[in-house]
Amino acid sequence: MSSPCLSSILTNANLTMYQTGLPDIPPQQLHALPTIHTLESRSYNTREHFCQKNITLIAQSGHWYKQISPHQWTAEHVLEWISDHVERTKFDASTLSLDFCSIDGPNLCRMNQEEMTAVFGPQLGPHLYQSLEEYKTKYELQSLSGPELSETCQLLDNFLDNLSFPLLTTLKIGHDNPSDSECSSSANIQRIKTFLFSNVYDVCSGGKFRFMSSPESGSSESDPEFYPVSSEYSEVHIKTEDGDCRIKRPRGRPPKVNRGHSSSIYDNPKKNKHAPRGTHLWEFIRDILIHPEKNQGLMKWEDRREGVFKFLKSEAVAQMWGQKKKNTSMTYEKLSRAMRYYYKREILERVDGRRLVYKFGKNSSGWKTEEIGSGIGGVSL
DNA sequence: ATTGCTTTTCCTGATT
DNA sequence: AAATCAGGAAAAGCAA
Repeated sequence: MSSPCLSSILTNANLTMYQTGLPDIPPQQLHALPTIHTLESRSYNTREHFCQKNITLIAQSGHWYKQISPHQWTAEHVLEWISDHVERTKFDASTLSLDFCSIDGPNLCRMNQEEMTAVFGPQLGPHLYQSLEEYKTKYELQSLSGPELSETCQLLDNFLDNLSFPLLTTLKIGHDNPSDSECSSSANIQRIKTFLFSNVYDVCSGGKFRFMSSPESGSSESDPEFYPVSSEYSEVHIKTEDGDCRIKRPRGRPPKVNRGHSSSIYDNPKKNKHAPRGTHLWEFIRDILIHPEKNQGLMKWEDRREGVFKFLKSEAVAQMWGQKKKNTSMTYEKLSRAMRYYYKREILERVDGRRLVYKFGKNSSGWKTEEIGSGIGGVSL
């Protein structure tokens, strides 16, 4: 089949789009167009010249389709979207069938994953399907902006930007105890370095937080920062058969310590307001998942329709949950225990043999695309 | 003050 | 070896 190369089609599509889409603007004002790169525009005298020279730039930076719901995409938007993905995945566009060239948004949205894969191939198809689902969800959510949802969004927006700071406050800087040789300034610097590295590593490369348990992080099990010692909550030393002495703590949540004096930048500025209803863990997780544009790869859908999802950065999500609950010692270990309690209540279903993978159960709600589209929010159980 | 629900914390042991 | 999963036990925190 002698098909023209995809890039030339995409270029033509963009050319047509921006020629017809642009108002009749004098060339000297072209540089002022808000969504077009102004890099080289000063030297252009005609619109044609501008379009031809900048077609690649426009294709890369225009992203008009991103501002519209996929249901309203024209065929040109669809091509632009595909072009973006081809670019990003370094996919060989010449192997693509041309069947899709006239598909518009509404028709595209009717395609399921299999059809998508059949048209775009096994490499690009699933990629595009996932992306389309994300855009669909994004725009369906705009009609549904409940307070909890925006709270989680806010948290997501702030979280990665400021990741290290609230966690740093859990480190002890040993100035108040000069006799403590463990807390020399160089030792502290080392601790901070180790700590920062652990956190950045988790977020950037899918690694794991280690400060909670690793010996080199300095936050050992007996760190009183994590386990406040009080008369009601004293440690119990037990002896094992081997003769080694271990610390055994009472079960259950330790009594709340007075955290009033140390306000973090994450404290809610709106004081004396109770946490709103409907902020359960599973709802928090759901709200992260239905914001694929914002969740920065913390979690992902494995099967959107079936409600199967996966933690990509388990400790980071746990930290975020802890932030929401004003609990700096939250870990994935503890979060996952709470998740496991959901199996019995059928809010979650077990997914056997797959680490970090869960599935929403019949008593969960607010995550299906249909539900989101019709404005049905999550109902607290 | 009581109660019920939802976590949180800790733990032991199994699995990946 | 380390991370994760499983699930019991106990208690906190909150709302009704």
